[in-house]
Amino acid sequence: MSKRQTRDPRPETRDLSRVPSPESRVSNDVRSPIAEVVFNLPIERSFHYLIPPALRAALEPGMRVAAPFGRRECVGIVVARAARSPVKELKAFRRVIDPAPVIAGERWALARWLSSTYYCSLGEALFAMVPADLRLRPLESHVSPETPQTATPPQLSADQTRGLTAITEALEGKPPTTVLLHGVTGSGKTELYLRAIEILLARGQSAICLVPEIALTPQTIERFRGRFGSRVAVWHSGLTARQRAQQWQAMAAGHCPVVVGARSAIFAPVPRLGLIILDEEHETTYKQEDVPRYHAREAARARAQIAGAAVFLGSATPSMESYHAATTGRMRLVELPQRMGGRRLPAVELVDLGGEWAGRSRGGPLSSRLQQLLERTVARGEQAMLLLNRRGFSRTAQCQGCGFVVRCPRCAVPLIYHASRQLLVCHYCNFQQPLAELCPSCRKGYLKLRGAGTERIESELHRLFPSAAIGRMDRDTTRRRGGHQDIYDAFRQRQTGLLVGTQMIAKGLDFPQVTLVGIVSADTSLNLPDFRAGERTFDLLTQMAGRAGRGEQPGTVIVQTYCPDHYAIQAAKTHDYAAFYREELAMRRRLRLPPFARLVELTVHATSRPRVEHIAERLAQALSRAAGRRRLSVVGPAPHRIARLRGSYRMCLLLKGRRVEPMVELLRATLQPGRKFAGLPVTVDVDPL
DNA sequence: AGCACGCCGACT
DNA sequence: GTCGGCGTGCTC
Repeated sequence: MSKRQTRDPRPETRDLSRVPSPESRVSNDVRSPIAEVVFNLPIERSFHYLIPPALRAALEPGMRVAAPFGRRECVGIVVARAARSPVKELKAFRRVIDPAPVIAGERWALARWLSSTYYCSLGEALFAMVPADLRLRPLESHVSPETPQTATPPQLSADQTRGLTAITEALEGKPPTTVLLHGVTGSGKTELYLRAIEILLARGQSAICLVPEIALTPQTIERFRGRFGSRVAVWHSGLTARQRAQQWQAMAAGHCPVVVGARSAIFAPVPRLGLIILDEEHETTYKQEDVPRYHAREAARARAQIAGAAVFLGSATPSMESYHAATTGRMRLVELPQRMGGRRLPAVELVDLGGEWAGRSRGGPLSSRLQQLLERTVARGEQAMLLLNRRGFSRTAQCQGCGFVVRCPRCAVPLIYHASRQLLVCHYCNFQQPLAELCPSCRKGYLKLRGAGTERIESELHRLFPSAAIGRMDRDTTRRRGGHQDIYDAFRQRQTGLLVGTQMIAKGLDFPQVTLVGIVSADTSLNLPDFRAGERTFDLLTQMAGRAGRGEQPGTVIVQTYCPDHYAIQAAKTHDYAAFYREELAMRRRLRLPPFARLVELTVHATSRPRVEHIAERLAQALSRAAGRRRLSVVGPAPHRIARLRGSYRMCLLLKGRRVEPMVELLRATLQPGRKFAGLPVTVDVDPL
């Protein structure tokens, strides 16, 4: 009795000549009284339910139902109808939730791709594609789409015109149908997106444009609305349930052939999809961090292939994966090396902190060169931004006697001091404790705060420039609703002249009066225990450099670092992506890392350390035995970067292979139902970040 | 994932 | 003698 494989329930695409089994042919009539249902649970199987007679005529695959499941009631999705079932005593489901299917067309195949690529059940994949709070309502008569306010499209540069040719060929289906648009900040990528969408709309097709969540500002949306009017649907986490339902139905009905949204908009129910755009394709926010842990770039490729659509990736600092694909012919490459309006890229100056502080007892967090330029900026009434990728006042509390560092008792990471709350805080689990005076370990030495965070920089600026207005933007100051916007507005309207912040100030809006950008420590991201640290640092420095000199005045960028010779920093200094790419690619090839291999990260969790270590070791052995035959390798186990989180111990394993599918197949064969091994839960992350 | 059942340690 | 720990197994 195999109910494991779920057939394609789309009647219009099912090839009846190749599907001889009778139950696959049954339709919505009274002779198919059974519905096959999957749940949002890590269970690979589907379950059969009797359809209440009154609902038999209307029930279609792709609708959600509320069904009794064990002791509780669960929402499931109907994947097929059947005439009979091997199950003896069927229950009937209670009610149908949707008046129309929430999954239809190519999105069935996309769900199966998600399930087989990211090791989740079909139910988990399907539910990821539908907002949990979606409540479809009978459609109100739709106002016919108003014609756009036809903003006159600007003249294209020579580079843009060449780019548009490549895009047009891809849209015509001439392979490769994926285009990578490599353009520096301010080079006019968005205009090319808009032109591509225009071409598509003229053909009666739809487009999805993904942007990082932070870029979903009113300005971005206005730019699309200005061009395409009410044909634009906006899709992001900030919508109310009612807005979401309204947008969903407009998209599904074909009233909004342009969708602009964050990651999950890749699942938008638009018909006749012809193009998927990923702006800032290298952004890490495109990776979903819970099940199914998909990457929107990969999902875009899969959906485009199923739908016969083109893909358009844009970035100033493309991911190694995409640039490699472009240089090996699997993508078209379009380069936009010039800024619009001929504006120059800012001068980047490195400050070697090793030299700066050599022979001196201690320096503050700001080098004399950076202080000097800040003084000049303030004196001229211009604006400056300072980036430090670490929040809080001071990094850690350390004993001056024995060197003991105060750590979280549950997560074992150093606690970070927050001056505003006068507390030590764990940045993983939010554990808090007051700062003791004496070392809790040796009980003799005094605790001293070491290192610097954004709060420390802010207070240092107050000390240096007592009369200057200073803003700070990090997770602490933007937590409350609208906090983000308020700080932006104050800086934009020049109520504040100096802005210090974490990486959230690196992306987003233009501030024409910013002439100085300071990176307080480029090493913070460079020294992360992560093979993508170089890529992240190059991206961060490039983005921050892009913040300087966007107006009439030329900009200066100061990068403080202990490793001025590192290739990521050298390449950022000369705005040389190609140089960075060459060095980074050589490293990736040497270590057999992406783009030369795909990775799958496994994490075993348990409350007992010896147990998790033992089971992780056994899992590694089980996988290694099968790995040799399949040309893939097993790395580890090793303690997780955060070896302990909320009182639970974690060990990591890494699978490396050429393709993901064999690795996921191996895992399905090795792990128990519910994604467990020897009873312990195992999380599986394909293409981890 | 829940939620049951089931079999061994410290409590009224 | 029970309350409760989390290992195992099932959910149409």
